[in-house]
Amino acid sequence: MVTLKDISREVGLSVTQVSRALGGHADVNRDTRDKVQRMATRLGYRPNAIARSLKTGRSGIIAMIVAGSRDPQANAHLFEIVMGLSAEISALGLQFVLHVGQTGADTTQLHADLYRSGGIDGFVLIGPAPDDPRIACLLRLGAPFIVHGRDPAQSHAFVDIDNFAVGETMADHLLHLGHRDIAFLNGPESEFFALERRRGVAAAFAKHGVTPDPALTLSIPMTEPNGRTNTLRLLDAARPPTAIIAGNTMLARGVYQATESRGLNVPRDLSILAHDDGLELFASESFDPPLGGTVAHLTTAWVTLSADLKQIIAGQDDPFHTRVLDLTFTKGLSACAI
Amino acid sequence: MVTLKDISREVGLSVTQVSRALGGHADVNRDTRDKVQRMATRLGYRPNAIARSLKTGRSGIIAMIVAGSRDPQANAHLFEIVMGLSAEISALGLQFVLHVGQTGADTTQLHADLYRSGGIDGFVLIGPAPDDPRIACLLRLGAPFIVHGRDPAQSHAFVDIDNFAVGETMADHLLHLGHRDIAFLNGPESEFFALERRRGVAAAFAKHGVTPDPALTLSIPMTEPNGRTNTLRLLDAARPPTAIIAGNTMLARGVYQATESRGLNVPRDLSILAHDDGLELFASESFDPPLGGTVAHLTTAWVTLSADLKQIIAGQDDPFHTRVLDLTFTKGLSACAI
DNA sequence: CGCTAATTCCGAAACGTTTCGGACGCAACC
DNA sequence: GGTTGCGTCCGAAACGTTTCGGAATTAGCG
Repeated sequence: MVTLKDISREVGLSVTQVSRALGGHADVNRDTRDKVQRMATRLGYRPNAIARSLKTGRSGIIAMIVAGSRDPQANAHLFEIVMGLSAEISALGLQFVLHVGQTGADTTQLHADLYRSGGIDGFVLIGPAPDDPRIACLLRLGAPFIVHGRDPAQSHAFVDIDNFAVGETMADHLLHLGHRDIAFLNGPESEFFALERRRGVAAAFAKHGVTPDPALTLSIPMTEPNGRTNTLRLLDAARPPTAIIAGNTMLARGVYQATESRGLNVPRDLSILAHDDGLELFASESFDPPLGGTVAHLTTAWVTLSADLKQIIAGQDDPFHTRVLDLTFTKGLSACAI
Repeated sequence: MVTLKDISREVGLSVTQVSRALGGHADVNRDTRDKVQRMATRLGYRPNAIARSLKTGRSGIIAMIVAGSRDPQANAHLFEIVMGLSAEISALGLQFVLHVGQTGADTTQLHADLYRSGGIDGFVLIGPAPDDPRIACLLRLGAPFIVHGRDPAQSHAFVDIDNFAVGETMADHLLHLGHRDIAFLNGPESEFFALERRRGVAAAFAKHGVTPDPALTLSIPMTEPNGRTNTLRLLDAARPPTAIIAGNTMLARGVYQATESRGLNVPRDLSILAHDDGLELFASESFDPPLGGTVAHLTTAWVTLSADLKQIIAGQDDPFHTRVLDLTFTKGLSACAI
């Protein structure tokens, strides 16, 4: 390993000055700076990240810890998130590492251990539960972190979308089209975003003076198979829905599959709207007919999320960074008047 | 952050002795050891991983760097690998980090940079290409690493299976059953394992005095959709195969889908064998009828792989650790005599 | 009592980096 | 000529840990 000392010996300067030269400080002569830089590249010098971290107290490493899942689609989705985040964070000159815990493991302790043993500057949390113990733990430790989504019970930095509006917008659109029997394939209502969406849907119903059938709102993990089987079940019911709102494009894919296997036409026999996170694997343009619904690209979330986290790590976090991103709505061709 | 100095001040000992007490060294009194340990837990001491790494030159971190893929199944598969590896490595008291590069990025430089800037003890490589530049790079740097699979062009530590036997065993079984028109959905023959399997299949054909139809061997990424579409194409050919060998349970899933959509009976109309890596998401027991073929669980690969890598890092790597794991064969109910 | 040996402890150095507080030489200024 | 200021440079300390080489105390033994 080639160190600053090697360079300093070679060019006949002190370690201090070599460090300052490479660090781009002011009080070093142009010529010596060039000389040092040339020697550094000639020797193939790479600053030792460990030593630098020890001195500065910063490692430049941002971690995300997840418990693996048994569900292939959940994993594929997670992996897409990881890739988006990773790209954004390395664009900021930081390192992103993913730590996969055992399936179903409690990652709270892992967060704490990893932080307290140094070497991690901050964390990204996704899919917060109500009263999420990870958030409580990181707050207690004073560790920098940011959440995608939010836990209303605790005050912390987050990047989120307006999930109330997600539910309200789509339900309102369908109600305007005359639909009354509207099924809602919601995400797991153990998470805050799903509760918000349900509230939004309820608000739209109330606005139109319609009382929704509670049996038509389902709280399920948002995967393709879940979308398919639950849609089939709904269609087999005594009074099948005329429209379906899906929380996700993966769910929507399942809904489309169900209509196809039943020989139904979208949107004539069944209107479909879904919230689109902009996942590449389930792009709304790949649906036939084109899928309508609310849109909020995750990729835009990653850029503000990582930028905010960087600031938090730098220490300018006095008012908590809380961002609610914009939402758009596309009509698509998957919903029509009844 | 609570350090050794804090403990030493509290119990009235030197930092040295506190370190030795916690490290479990011999020359420290029973009583003082206990006293130190109690104080350490009382203060919530966690050794600083950075400082320890700097001194010992070991971080206990093993990294795997992958370029993300656009293919959801490839990602899900990769994620399953990551989870298996991660579990095994943390069981050894080491840390596993996954570094996801940009899709299609050259990870060679990333390996080099990460290693030369310290902080990474060793690497796990998967899916080696012929003359893999990552292997060449790590060999040049003298970095500890181990490969799942192998690159015959370079000498390195690896854990692999006998892929020649994979091809030979399954082809031999089908030939014994009287099949002659045997299709082989092989993995990408840009990788060594696929070439070996093809050689094995060819050897079995030669043993039976049969000359195979080259048009029946396909070199394709091993995913479900690829299995489905290519099987359909094969079945539509002038002389459709009576049996199919799939390189993978994901491919096999696609083959099953194709037979189903054509209304064919397995194994009466089409015999199917596949190599089974023991992936949970595509478990052979979940096939109907039960899938036959060669079996080699990846999970067993991870335990020897991580144990070997640990030894390599410790420095006992004089003879390269090269392991070829056992293979079994299950008949299943997916293949019958013609 | 003097010698050795065992037990228990500690100071200091080291890992590679950053940074604080100065030092040195030299020009400019009153 | 003394003071100030500027441009370059450097020694030393620090981050928290491990470890080498001893030192101090006690016990055993002739």
